[in-house]
Amino acid sequence: MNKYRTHTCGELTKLDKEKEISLSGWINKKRDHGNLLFIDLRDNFGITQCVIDKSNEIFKEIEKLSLETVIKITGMVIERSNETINKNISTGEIEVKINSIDVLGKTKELPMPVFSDQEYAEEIRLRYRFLDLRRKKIHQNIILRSKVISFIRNEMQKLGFLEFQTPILTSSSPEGARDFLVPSRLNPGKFYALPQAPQQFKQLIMVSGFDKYFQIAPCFRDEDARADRSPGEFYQLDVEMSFVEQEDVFGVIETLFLKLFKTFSNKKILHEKFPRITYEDAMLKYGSDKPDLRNPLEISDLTIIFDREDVKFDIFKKLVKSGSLVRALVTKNTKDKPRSFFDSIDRWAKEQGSSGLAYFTLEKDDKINAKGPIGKFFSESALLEIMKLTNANIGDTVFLSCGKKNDVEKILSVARNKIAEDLNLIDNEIFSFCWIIDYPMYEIDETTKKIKFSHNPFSMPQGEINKLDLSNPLNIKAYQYDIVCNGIELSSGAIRNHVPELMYKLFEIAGYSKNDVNSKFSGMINALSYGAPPHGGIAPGIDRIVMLLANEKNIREVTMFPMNQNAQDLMMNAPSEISDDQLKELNLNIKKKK
RNA sequence: GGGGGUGUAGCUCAGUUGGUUAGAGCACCUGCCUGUCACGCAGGGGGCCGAGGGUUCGAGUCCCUUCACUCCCGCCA
Repeated sequence: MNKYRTHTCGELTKLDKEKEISLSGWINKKRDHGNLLFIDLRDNFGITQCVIDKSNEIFKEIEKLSLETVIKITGMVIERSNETINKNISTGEIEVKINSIDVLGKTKELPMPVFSDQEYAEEIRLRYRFLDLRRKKIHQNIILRSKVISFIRNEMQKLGFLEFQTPILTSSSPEGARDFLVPSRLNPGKFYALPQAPQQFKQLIMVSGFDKYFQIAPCFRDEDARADRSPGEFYQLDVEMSFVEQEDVFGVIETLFLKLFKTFSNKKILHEKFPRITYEDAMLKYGSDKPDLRNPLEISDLTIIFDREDVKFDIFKKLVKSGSLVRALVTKNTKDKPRSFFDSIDRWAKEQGSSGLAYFTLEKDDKINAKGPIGKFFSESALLEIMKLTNANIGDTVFLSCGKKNDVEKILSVARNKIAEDLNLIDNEIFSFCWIIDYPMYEIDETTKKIKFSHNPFSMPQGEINKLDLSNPLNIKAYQYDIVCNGIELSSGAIRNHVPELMYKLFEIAGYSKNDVNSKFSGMINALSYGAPPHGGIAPGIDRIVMLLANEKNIREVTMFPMNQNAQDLMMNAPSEISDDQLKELNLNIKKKK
């Protein structure tokens, strides 16, 4: 085809036998028999075994080439004999008898091997990302990511959405995450911010009358990393639609996700119509607003049990009197588990910073009784009531947590995952999607004790716009929703508030004056005053979707050039210091530390 | 900002109760080997045991400080 190759390393078969061909690629592996040498040549498309023996005068030269050298070989395709076929590779029926080679790219000694399934320290992988990316698994993950993004683009266009770009240099917003800031040379002392999401722009696109928009949008947030959260930057499938209700948004995403996940994975989808779970229910039953529905364990509230005369567990009773809650997790048929199993869970819970998990197992001889450290505190009729409230049966174990609502929710949520893992209750061959709906508009800030927006301040409160009762703000629910898969939050979204007068009122509750709103959200509030359509949308995280499809637990495994946990790019050496000249031009001074 | 884990050869790791000259596999170098596909065999080079301080006759090992990577909490509308 060109001077480098006639074929790729993944395409030759016995149909090509006797052909004179050329291939270019990396030396993946050598097997040197002294007078006979095999070279596995690798490119993006596959691996082809090439062979040469000492009868060729270049044999000695080839023998010396080190792994990962880039070479071009020319030679003839030979059909392999039956005993020597390699069924593990697509080109395993043939090999190429080398005539001549050209060295196209030499290599220094490798800091990490490419041909190996071994796991390596993150630091070395990130510093030599270009080597890491040659390795099979992550190479395939990145290709998957590309295909997923193309697929999404294609489907969104088919669903009638238009793709637009929005500015990268924009203005800082007061709500939410920390901004990345960019100093302005032409406007001394002023800064751009990189968008945390194109939130205001996508709403402006609706006000501009484009009806349906999407974008594979880069988002920038200066917050600390997690395994499923890149520091700095990530991508969202940003979606916004005009003249829609919540269910219209759900419809689009369910259509897209079902197609997407069926196309790129063989895992079963638990509910094809994604369950709608209210925020309140989710917090009660799962202790979390991102429940993993593959996990069958559910939490129930047993607070009222500890008001009973025939329950003598005084520690909990006292706490309940002073406002604490008691909630329970039930494990099915665990009566024969050794004592160490329960104690290790209790110990684990204490390590998580809770006061531990009390437990008892339900048994029956002549009457029902509870076995375990706290079993003796419960009468038979109290146990019957507990069984009713928790759906527990004889042989099941009841784990109890007592404390403030937030703490109980938190510990039981992680305990639910931990116990399910210990008991091997989670089917890894399933995707369990659900919608979490009816988020409260406001919540109390734990530190300031003031009312603040619990999610997106631009969300539309539920109820008729003209008849909203704003006197009990904590009771107001919003048309605000999350989509969750296997316990991973893929996205938040909302029907937006497109009524400026209402927005002023809602912001006032959170402590923002009309002037605050006008100055901080000028672009949007102004636009909403000139005929805004009702609209709403969502923004699923691309990286997390690919993570699920690639079956990876860490977002760096599906990100081509990620930063490390301290938001540094070890390969490009970013962030880096800049010259005094640059600082001067930007009107900046750096405060020297100490 | 806080808590946990890890740090020994280029890479992945072992290293006992504190005890002589710190080991293995892969990679690299040399030699042998014509059917391997994680080829095999023999030999070799390669170490500030993350860094600094301390305890001790003696520290990879014990103590303190610190750095790096990572996981978690806070944070992420």
